[in-house]
Amino acid sequence: MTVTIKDIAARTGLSITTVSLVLNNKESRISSKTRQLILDTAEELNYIPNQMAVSLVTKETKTLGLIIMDIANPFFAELSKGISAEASEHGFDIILCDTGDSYEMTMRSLKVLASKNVDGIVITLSDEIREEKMELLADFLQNHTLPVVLIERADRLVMSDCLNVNHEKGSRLAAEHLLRLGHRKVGCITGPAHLEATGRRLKGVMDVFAERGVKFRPELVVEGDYHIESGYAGTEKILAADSSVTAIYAFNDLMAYGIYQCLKDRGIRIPDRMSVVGFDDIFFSKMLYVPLTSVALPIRQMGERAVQLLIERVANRELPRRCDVLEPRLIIRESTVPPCPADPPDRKA
Amino acid sequence: MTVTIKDIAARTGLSITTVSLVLNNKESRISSKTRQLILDTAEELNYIPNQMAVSLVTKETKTLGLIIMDIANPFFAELSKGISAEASEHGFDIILCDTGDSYEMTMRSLKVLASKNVDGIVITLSDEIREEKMELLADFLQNHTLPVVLIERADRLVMSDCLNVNHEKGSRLAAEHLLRLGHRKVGCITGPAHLEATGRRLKGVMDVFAERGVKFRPELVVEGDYHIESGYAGTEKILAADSSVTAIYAFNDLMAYGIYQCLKDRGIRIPDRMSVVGFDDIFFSKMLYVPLTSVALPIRQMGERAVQLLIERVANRELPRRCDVLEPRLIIRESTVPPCPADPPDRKA
DNA sequence: TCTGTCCGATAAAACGTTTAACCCAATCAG
DNA sequence: CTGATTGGGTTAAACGTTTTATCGGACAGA
Repeated sequence: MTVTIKDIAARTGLSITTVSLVLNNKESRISSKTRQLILDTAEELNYIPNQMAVSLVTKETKTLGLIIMDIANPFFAELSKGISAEASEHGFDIILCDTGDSYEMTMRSLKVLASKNVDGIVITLSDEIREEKMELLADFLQNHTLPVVLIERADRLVMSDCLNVNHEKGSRLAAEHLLRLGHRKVGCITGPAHLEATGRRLKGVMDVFAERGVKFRPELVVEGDYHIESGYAGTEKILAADSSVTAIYAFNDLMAYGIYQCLKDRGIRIPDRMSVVGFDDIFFSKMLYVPLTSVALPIRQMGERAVQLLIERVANRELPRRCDVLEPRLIIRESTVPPCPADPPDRKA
Repeated sequence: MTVTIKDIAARTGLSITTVSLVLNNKESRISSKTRQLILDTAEELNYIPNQMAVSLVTKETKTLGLIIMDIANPFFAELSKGISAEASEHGFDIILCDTGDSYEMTMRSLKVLASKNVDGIVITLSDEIREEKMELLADFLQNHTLPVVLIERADRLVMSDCLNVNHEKGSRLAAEHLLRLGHRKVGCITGPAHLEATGRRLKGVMDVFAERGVKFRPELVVEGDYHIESGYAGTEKILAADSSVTAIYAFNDLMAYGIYQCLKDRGIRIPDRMSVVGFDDIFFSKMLYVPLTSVALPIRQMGERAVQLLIERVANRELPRRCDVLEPRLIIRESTVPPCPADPPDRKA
């Protein structure tokens, strides 16, 4: 049936030790004649080593676990791409666990991965996993001493390496761009208030305004939920608060699309009468009828870096804890221009 | 370090056989007292079975391989979601191999998966893999008798189950919709001519025209490459061939976006002056400024069905070869309306 | 001729399970 | 009282590797 190291030994009349030695080319003290003989018959018989057996004795599987909240979400798909590519580069395979954002599924995946003896795990955690749940999760990891890198979540409970994106910096880029263009009345449509990322992004904006001595207007900040509809609704609220706003910064691109729709319905032209900035720079933002200026996260690099951190730790568990932060960049497109003068007559010439 | 079945045996003073029997609850002839004792200590010690060891003897890993061309592509991400969900449902995990469309990587992945003893594999193949390459691949599969289901590719070389989407039917839906609305001059922007899917989609359109006795105009068919730019260029060509065309059907949504841009630049309004139909119904099509009518593929179900087929075959390798076909549906939105009368004066009232 | 080094290769234990075969005592039918 | 049955376990082999000793011989030096 399946050909094993034994078959090769039998076929060549050598011992399985010799065969194993040659196939892993350890121990140089094997005559090149024997060596070639073994290599040839292995080739001929289409020998493929049984990793189960190998792992059983070596204690390493060359497999990494990937616990992801939703593989169909472009953000995570891109992250997975980076992770997969980098892992493959280093000879690791990955077991994909899509948790659909559920805590139970996360724990189940963790057990499965431990059971399958992965060498390490990259985890993205739902925002719902906190307090008691987080504690249980941390216990499990501690218990099984599995190398882990946490994506977009630093936590004192889990003493693992982690990898974050600089949300604050991203917002700073957006805000600085807008101020530099001359905008002073800027609306913000944020993410859900309970998310850490929301707070950090908001801080970025406020800091920039403060540093530049521009008055920040809290009444122009409305909470969104990352869906397109809340971008639409948010725009209406902002306009109701102050119809002379000249720019709106949405905490993700989807909500920026909502802004586009609302402005279209109201006959307010982008970018002439309103500049718009998004966050995430998803694929479609570049092909809107007015290509969107957006803060781009280095998602793929994040995946790659996560695997690098993980593999380093697999190789050396005694490393001190590391917490990397990746920097976003601003992609400037056509949705942002200097504000149109409040009273057109002034510069009519 | 890690706790094994042996530790439990030692702790309880029983044999490892007994422990194994209880933990897998086979053999009912174990006293419930012993049973409980074992279960309790297993719990207490946080015992997690070593799947390597289990698989070594049982010959099954409860793991499926997934060879995918590009996980960052929304189509494949969605497919993976379906696959992952269904697999998880049945207690299987999946090893993800992103081949980046390369033949070499595909073969490498195949070897890795064989080596890791997956129970079966779901494969998507690059269109470049044909003839000699296909033969090598088929040989490998035959050689290792791995259960496989092939996605979107039937091949007499690989005697595996396969799963396809009914491209012809998808095109028929689009064409019928357009004809029913009254369009007679319809342009088509196809995919690359060498792809099977392109031929099948084109056939669907032509058949419908023939059946309804409407003259099909080959000069209104232009070849695209699934990228947005070719949608733009294709539109220009079609308009050059006959400026009185009233509808364009693009073989994917991205090219439809190109149509939108071109028409916008030329001041031709959608849908008043031109109806547009796409294919794929990707996420963003519903949020274009004129939501796009598009043929939707049941991608997630495809993934689910693939896993069902695979698991059935894992359970019974003697099953006859199966080849399922899933049906697309037409999502009608605002980009398609009856054609505007050729000579407005006629019906001016 | 004896001792010590190399060289080339092997024996056997170990990894953590499953499972077929077997064992012992107690119970039961006759 | 005997022989068969049953309840409750255990022994040991097997899965396919890796790896640590170990072995036998050839050859060199004394």
